[in-house]
Amino acid sequence: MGKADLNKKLKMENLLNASFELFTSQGINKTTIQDIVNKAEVAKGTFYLYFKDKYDIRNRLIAHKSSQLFMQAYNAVNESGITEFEDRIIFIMNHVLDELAANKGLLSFIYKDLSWAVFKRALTNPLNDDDVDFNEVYENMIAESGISLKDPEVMLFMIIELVGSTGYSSIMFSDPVSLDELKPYLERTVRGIIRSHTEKPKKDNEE
Amino acid sequence: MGKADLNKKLKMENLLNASFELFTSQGINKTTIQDIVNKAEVAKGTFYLYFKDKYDIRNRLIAHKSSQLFMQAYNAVNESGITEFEDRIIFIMNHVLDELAANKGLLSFIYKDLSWAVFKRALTNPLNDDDVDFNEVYENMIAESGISLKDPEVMLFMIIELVGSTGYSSIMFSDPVSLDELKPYLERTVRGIIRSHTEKPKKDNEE
Amino acid sequence: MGKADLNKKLKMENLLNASFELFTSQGINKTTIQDIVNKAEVAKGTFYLYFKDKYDIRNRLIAHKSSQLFMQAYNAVNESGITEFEDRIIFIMNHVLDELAANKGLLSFIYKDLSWAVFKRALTNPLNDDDVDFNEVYENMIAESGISLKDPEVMLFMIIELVGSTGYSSIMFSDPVSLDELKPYLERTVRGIIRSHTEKPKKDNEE
Amino acid sequence: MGKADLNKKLKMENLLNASFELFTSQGINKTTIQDIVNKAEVAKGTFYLYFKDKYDIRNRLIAHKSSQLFMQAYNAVNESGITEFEDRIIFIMNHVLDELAANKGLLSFIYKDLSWAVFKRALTNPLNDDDVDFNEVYENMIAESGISLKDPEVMLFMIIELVGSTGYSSIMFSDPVSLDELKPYLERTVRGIIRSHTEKPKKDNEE
DNA sequence: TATGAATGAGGGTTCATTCAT
DNA sequence: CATGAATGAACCCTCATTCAT
Repeated sequence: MGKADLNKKLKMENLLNASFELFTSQGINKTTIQDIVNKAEVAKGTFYLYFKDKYDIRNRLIAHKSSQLFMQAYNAVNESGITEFEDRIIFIMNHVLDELAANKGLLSFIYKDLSWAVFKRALTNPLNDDDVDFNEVYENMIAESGISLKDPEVMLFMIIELVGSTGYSSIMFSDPVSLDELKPYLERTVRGIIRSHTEKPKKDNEE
Repeated sequence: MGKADLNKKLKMENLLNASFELFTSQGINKTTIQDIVNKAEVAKGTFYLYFKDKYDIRNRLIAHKSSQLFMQAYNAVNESGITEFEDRIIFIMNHVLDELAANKGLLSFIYKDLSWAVFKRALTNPLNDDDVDFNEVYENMIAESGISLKDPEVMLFMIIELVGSTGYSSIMFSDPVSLDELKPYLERTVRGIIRSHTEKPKKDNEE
Repeated sequence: MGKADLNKKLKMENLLNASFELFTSQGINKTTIQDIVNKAEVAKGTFYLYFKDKYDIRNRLIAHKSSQLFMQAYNAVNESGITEFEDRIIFIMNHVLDELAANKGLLSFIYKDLSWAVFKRALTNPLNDDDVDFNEVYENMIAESGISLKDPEVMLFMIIELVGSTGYSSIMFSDPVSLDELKPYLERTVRGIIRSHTEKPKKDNEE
Repeated sequence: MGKADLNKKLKMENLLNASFELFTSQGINKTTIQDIVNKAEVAKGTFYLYFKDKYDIRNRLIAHKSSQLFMQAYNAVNESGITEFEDRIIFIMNHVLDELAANKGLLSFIYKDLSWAVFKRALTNPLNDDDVDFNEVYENMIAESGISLKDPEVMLFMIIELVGSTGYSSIMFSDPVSLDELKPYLERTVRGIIRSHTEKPKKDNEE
């Protein structure tokens, strides 16, 4: 990589970092292009060499940050030695929630305008070279656990939407309950969702 | 009510109706005050006699429309003759989802920036005289059904967040599944949530 | 005076008092008609029954307040027993300056946009019944003192402009000197002005 | 200086010139930013690149124009060959008054909202490179004349306030006397002020 | 006389985007 | 590639004034 390329990559990263800090601290609507280029210490025109507009840079950041968030949780669950599928999902859920609770700016940033569609694209279309396709990771997790799931995508969808939206309210407003109070309810419900999607080989006498 | 008061009420309703149509058709960000007063056929200054800004009128509309939505569902469940608590909740859920599916503009409008906090306020602080306090309705439903619930507020919170966020994605993007495909999954999960909050009068060997 | 007339007079006084308080505390530009009628507790339209606009009410207030200011000083000098013309003028000057120093809002109010023309009109066209024509008072003072003045109007003009403009700067900003430091300089200069306008009855070997 | 810099300076000068013409012809209150940019033939946003608001540009103009006014008078007095301090001050006074009489727009402009504080800043904080610090000029004048003054700043203050405020009324309204009628009175009084500030080396038998 | 809802022109200001250098 | 001065449309909001009641 030549000196010019390095400089180019550097400017782009400056812009991404500056945007992220501004978006998470003061929101995207209140952040102007001027703010971003000031913080990144590049000229205004330079912004438009790399990004179409504010929303372009936001989408790339959501993808990158979401991917990071889930991969950290995934790496952590692997290090934990937990093997049961249900337990692994709960571990990941708690890990992600704790991470978001510790970084409300990030939560607010990736939650706004966040639909399942955007989210899935974020997780399955890695933009950076370092980002991974979380869909593959998820499928691996299922395969490794040796269980059989009915409609695993719907299951993931429901879990993410439930955890995401209740977690948002708990973390941001402690309303109607704090995150710590919410967790037991969530865990029970998520386990219920997983079980209802699990195709049991043996006789099913629960629920 | 004098002629002046009637005129006053009329202008306010014009503004509310115009805003609602514009917000649901083109979004709040792309709607300007000028658009609203043009459609309502009042002067710009008149807007500021009744509302602080765009977001003031939006909050009032969310409150009003949400209240309406739930009351319609509640009235329908009463007419249906269904008495079982669980069945009544499922009925309401389906009714609301169908209503939103038929009116995507409304869905998009009340979903944006909608946190549980805002939502609860909308349902429990009726602004119009016609609006009702949904909290009372909910408590009545529980009382009438003769069941005993642990943490009914958390239960409602989880159901609304789950149904709301998954429903939004299904209705708006059919992603990952259409609304019709989603419903059975939702019903099963919601019943699970309700049961896990139900205090059994007989020997309690669960949990 | 009938009940209606009394009420009318009351409303007008409320408006004048409210305006004065607002003008002196926050300036005329930042004071809106709405502010005035709110404070006076009358309807907006009522304002226009009594005054043409904000500037109309201001001019009337300047006249009234200036007249008051000078008459208080005049009454004080009469009570003081001072008889010498020069000393009487100095006394009045100090009295007015002290009054203004104690009431900077008033100073700021009557000084802004205050030209000699406005001021003279204020002093010589009493609008309220209680206000007096200061010109007459001034002429009386001269006549009573038994001295003969060349161009008494120019003399008064120069004194008022000098004292007014230097006093304003001293009182408001203590710049370049405080009022107390300014006074001796002013006194000496004013005495000089008076003397140079005094027609000596004996042989005139000055100038 | 590059082409861009030249263009930049040109735009700024256009804005200053346009503002000055508008302020002096129709007053600052009736002049809108839109008027200014129309006359200067630049875009509205350009105004905000150079100035904070209307009052920012006014203050810079007052400083510049006042400095110009006094320097012209100072240059003229130097060319006149007059050496006596008193005579030089009188010459400057008359020169400035004549200039203002010939340019009432300028008078009205620099007189409004003009306090000694603003004025002194204008004269002692040259903003343009061409502007000079009048305070230095004044001190030089005193030093060169070989006289000794008590409180020269207060003396200047009194002269400027007296001449400024009486001159304003005379020039603008010929009230109570025209400028030509005023001048002899002013000259006598100003000479009196200077003398009362002059520390005489010889026996002091006056006043 | 008194009211105050309604008006709407006009204000100042922002900021995404362009393009000559 | 990089710059940043210039653009100008579009925004929100104020407020003096009117007039039907």
